[in-house]
Amino acid sequence: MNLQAIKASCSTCNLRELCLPIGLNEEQMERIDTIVAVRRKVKRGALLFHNGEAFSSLYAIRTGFFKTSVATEDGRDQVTGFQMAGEIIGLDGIVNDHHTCDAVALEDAEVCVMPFDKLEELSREVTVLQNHVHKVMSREIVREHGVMLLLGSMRAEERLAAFVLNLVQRLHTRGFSASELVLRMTREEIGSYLGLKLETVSRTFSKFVEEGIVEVKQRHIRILDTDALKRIVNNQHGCE
Amino acid sequence: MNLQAIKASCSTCNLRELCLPIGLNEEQMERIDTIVAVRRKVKRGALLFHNGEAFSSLYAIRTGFFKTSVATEDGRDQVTGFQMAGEIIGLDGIVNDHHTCDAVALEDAEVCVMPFDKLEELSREVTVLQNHVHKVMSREIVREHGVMLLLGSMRAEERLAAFVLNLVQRLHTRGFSASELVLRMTREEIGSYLGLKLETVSRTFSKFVEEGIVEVKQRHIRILDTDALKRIVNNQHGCE
DNA sequence: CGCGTCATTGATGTGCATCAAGTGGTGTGG
DNA sequence: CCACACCACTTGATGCACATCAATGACGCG
Repeated sequence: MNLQAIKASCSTCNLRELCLPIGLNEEQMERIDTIVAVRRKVKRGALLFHNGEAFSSLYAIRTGFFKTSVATEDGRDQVTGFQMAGEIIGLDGIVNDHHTCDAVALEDAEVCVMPFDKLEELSREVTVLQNHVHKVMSREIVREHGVMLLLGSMRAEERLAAFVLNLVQRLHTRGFSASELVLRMTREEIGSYLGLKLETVSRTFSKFVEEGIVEVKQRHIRILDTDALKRIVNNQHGCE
Repeated sequence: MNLQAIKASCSTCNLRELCLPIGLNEEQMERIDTIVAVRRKVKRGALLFHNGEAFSSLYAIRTGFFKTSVATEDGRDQVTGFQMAGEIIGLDGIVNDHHTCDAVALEDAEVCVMPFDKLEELSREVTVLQNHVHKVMSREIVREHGVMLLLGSMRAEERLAAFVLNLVQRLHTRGFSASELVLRMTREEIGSYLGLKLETVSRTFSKFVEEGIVEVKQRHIRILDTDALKRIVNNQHGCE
């Protein structure tokens, strides 16, 4: 069983500025510590939760990298997001008390389990926590608007450029390089997220390399010209 | 100014089972009545709120029909949803205290204005309301997952079939026909939502008509074969 | 070292976009 | 009340971006 319980503590967690509201006093922080009952380790390739599973908790990612995906009856599936440390996962389960997507660890990961009833209970008493929960959900809605824009009206190059910029920006927030990243997902998973086939993803990376915008060595990406990527996203190709 | 204040009352509203939790007692209902301070009328073509506008309230649609859309700097825009009576609009504004999309009335409409700070305050005290707010937001997240699936992996016919089925199902919930509907949006707006050009939407409708699946008279749609539409969505074309 | 997985690259096909012309319904002003 | 203009829609001809099919190459793990 991949469920290893470990005592957790938000107050000493170096990710607290990512997944908690700022400006909590000591008493509030102590109470929040009581929400995160346990941590849970998830091995690479393993499911954190799956479509149809009963919903009970949200998960804050401590380490590791996840993808979430939805599927149709006829076997197609769509990656709906990639999540990294400090991000919250599982919001889809609240409506129907069951999860409606799969969450798979793309590398060995550890999450903080937050029972949702506890979270609701405490956010009735701690105003900043309540507001934080609302913002987390609203942020997810806005993020998905962006993905819809991307899927609905961008071309392959624009999609991939936006994807790389988004990833590197989120990694940068977490103290990593602003110009270098290691992809934790396959070309196929990128393609699924972006509504493209893996060959198209690969070709588009190659095109960026030819143009001197990035270096690609397998899953290692080095951005040589961030502005060029931004211009591509904003549909200002060429040099006029 | 299109802001006409009218005293509102949830307790007597015939939409309350759509936009409020069920099983409220009298006292709770009374308190909820105090949230919805005013109603606001929005003329066809007018904005309820726009991208960049300061966020203060959520809106419950009483009558009418809205679209929401996001835009890029370079002028592309993407319809992110169509909303009808009983649905909540404005959730995108919570994260950054500013709206990140436009909401346009597609027909004369009336909304209940719910100041968000009041809503948070009351949901700290009324548990079922708190949970309801969470479910509304989660539902929106799940809905968008569905749109991502549609945009990322479906073909034109599948997208349009899914769209029509979704619309008619929601209308049916509101007491309208399960097989007939009047589109409140143009082909172009449908196309924007589905990631297609208006010509493709038109051609696809024509194809459905040829196949005897629907009747189309301008914006009047009559579904002749619901199962055929469902088969198209589920990628079971032909007759095998 | 050999096999499986993931990635790259090329050749060809196709679904939808684009461009363009024409139709019908609606509203307006003479 | 009719003529005109405008807009949404339909339909056809053509082009292109990306999918599909297929072969080969590069890691990494047992």
